[in-house]
Amino acid sequence: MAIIVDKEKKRSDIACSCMDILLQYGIKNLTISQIAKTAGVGKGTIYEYFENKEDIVFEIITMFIAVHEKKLFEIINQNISTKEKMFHFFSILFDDENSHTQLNIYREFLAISMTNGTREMIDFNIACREKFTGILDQIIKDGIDNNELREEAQDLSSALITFKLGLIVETHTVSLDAKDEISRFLEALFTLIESKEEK
Amino acid sequence: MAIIVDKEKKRSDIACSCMDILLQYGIKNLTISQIAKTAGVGKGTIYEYFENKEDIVFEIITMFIAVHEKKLFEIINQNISTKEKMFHFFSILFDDENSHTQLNIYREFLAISMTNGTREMIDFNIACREKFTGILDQIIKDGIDNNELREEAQDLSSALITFKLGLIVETHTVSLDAKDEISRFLEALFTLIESKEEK
Amino acid sequence: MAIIVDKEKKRSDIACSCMDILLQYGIKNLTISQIAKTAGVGKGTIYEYFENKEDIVFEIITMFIAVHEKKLFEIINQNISTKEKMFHFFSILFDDENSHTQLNIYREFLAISMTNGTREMIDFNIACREKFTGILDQIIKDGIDNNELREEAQDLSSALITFKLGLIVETHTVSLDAKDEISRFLEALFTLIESKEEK
Amino acid sequence: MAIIVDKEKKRSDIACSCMDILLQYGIKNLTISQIAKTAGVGKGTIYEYFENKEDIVFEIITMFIAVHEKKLFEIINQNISTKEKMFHFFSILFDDENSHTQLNIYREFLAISMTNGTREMIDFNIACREKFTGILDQIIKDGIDNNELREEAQDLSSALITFKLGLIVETHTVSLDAKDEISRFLEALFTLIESKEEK
DNA sequence: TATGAATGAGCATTCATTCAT
DNA sequence: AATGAATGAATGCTCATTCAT
Repeated sequence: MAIIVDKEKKRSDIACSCMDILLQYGIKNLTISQIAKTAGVGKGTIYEYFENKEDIVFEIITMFIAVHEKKLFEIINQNISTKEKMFHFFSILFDDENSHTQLNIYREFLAISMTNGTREMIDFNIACREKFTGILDQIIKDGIDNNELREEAQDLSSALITFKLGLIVETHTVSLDAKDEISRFLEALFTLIESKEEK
Repeated sequence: MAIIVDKEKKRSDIACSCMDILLQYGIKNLTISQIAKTAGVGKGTIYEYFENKEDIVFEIITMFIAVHEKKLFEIINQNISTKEKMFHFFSILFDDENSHTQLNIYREFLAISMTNGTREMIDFNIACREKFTGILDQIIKDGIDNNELREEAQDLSSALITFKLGLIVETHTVSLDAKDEISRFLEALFTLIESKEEK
Repeated sequence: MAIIVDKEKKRSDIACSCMDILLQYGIKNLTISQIAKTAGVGKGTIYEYFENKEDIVFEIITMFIAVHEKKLFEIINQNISTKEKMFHFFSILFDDENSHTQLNIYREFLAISMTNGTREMIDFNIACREKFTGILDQIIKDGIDNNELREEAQDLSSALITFKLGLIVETHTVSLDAKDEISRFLEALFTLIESKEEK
Repeated sequence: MAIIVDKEKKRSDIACSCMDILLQYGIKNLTISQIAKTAGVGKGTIYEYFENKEDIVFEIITMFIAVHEKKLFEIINQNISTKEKMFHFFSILFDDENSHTQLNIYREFLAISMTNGTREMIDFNIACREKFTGILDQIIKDGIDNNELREEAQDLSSALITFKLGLIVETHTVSLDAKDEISRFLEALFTLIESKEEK
């Protein structure tokens, strides 16, 4: 009988093994040859598990996003103020060297989406946006429930996600210091949305 | 001196003559050959007046930005509410077909800045950001002076510019309807920043 | 013995089940994967019954040729004039949509024979040529026996087969209308080879 | 001032310099890199003078055809019998090693035309056919004028061209000996078309 | 007998920029 | 000042076939 391979697992294995070189070379400068060599398989094998190069990058970015999402969920449950939660929500992207490198790939992915976005990419971006909006909604809702925020704050989540995206862009295009910008913004915002009666 | 003026003029002439094909083809798909042909000069001549392809695109985008800036200044002086001013400030980018086409080029430029941004591009982007922040500051300041806005609003301009950039990205990456998003955001924001004592 | 018969049968089964997709995709665009899937077996199994891809195509084209040959034999026995027989002999290839599609495959096969012809292909082509020459010989012989043709006509068969091949090529390379060409040729030829004493 | 090059001449120069390697490697196995190297220019330069690879092959085959055509014209004017002229008309393709090699390329070109023929290729093939038919017409007409041929022979030219194409195919697909086939055919044909009253 | 996972060679084409004239 | 001929690096993807199980 022939060898039966767990396609999903192998797909994932290949993607995992290529994370580092993706982070190192970036999307555009990463070649299929490099991917195949790194994964320890032939070039043809890559195409047994992925549609095309873009498909591999997708798989890896999806993993990054999943990790990021998990971090965000952890924020929700921390025993800290809403203001702090929101600070983390934004700043976690810019925390360490690791996040920084992953963000570079995501930014490149975003740049591709901005000019050559395929239907899949847009759908992927929409799904991401919804996830993050949902998490932010939860943080805000908790804040309101805790009497930390005014009720009006709950309509801001979508715009805050847009702001977050703007941040990702501007850290590279205008050398913006993300944490500074986040701090200043939240400081200003919280004078407006903090509940009047102190908790 | 006369020669220098001529050089500046020719540079500008070349750039102007290529606006339409830039809008039509986009940055990446526009070739130096097309530019030279459209401008009615030889390819080599282009390099007498511009450093490189990027430099020409710069020149043209600068013109677009100047037009956009002028429109923004007009907003300041209109006799409308601050809320309306801010709505225009954001939505003017998405108004007509013309703006839409120019925005596409700007978005492409942004995508390039995000991944291959040269020093010049970053400086250019910083200069743009400052201009727009300044205008927004003025709108907010006027709003405060008119008693339409709470004083705390004046620290928001930087974040709002970031939001604006996020909008430009998201209209393409998540098929966001810009005007909807702007309306919803401003509605929520103004319940927070509007001066308590109604004007 | 039983097993051998089975082997032959399965070989034939696989070939038969792939006739349609061969007609649909053509030789070059038909993949072993498609063949295996259509035949309902694994890719490896294909190679249990066939030497290689070419071998399968052979098997199917052989079937087409057999059908064509049968049609040609029917012509011999029809109660029509020799001229009509010869017209059918040539034009039957171009009769209906079905023949047309099969001819496309045969033409593709011919094109491969012309540039990468293996020993097997050449042998196959020689065998075909002999069959068809034989049939044409019969038609001519009958014509002579019936006093429809001059005796000298009997040396033409080989050249007429060559003409037939040229027709197959030219219908595609110079958009030749096969039936027109056949009619005109036979008209001219028969003024030469028809027996002087009318039957 | 810039260098002005005679585009037509350079185009022709490049094509000429690549004749030998085309004959050596064949169409499919000839790479642009080889062409550029042989022509002593950069790969990009090739594309300044030719649309694509096919375009270069065209240019060279056109030259071959032109040479062949010239040879055919010479036949017309030779002081030999019509039968001999026709023999040469067909057999000249198979005369020497040189013709043989060129014919291989033409056959490959034909095979491509048969399966992937572009509009240009078909037009080219049609033009060739017309040229050759015209020459053959002339030979036949001269034969009739000389009382060597019956008048009816003049309708045969198109079919004879088709026969010639079939010959080109069959020399490779059924290992046909072209000169034998031609001799036998002409022998048979001339018993039919030769004028009754001997010249 | 049946299978299906793995393989890897091979190649046209574009275009920003230079620099000799 | 103006030109335009020349350049050359760089890369994704297909698919017939094999052979371990």
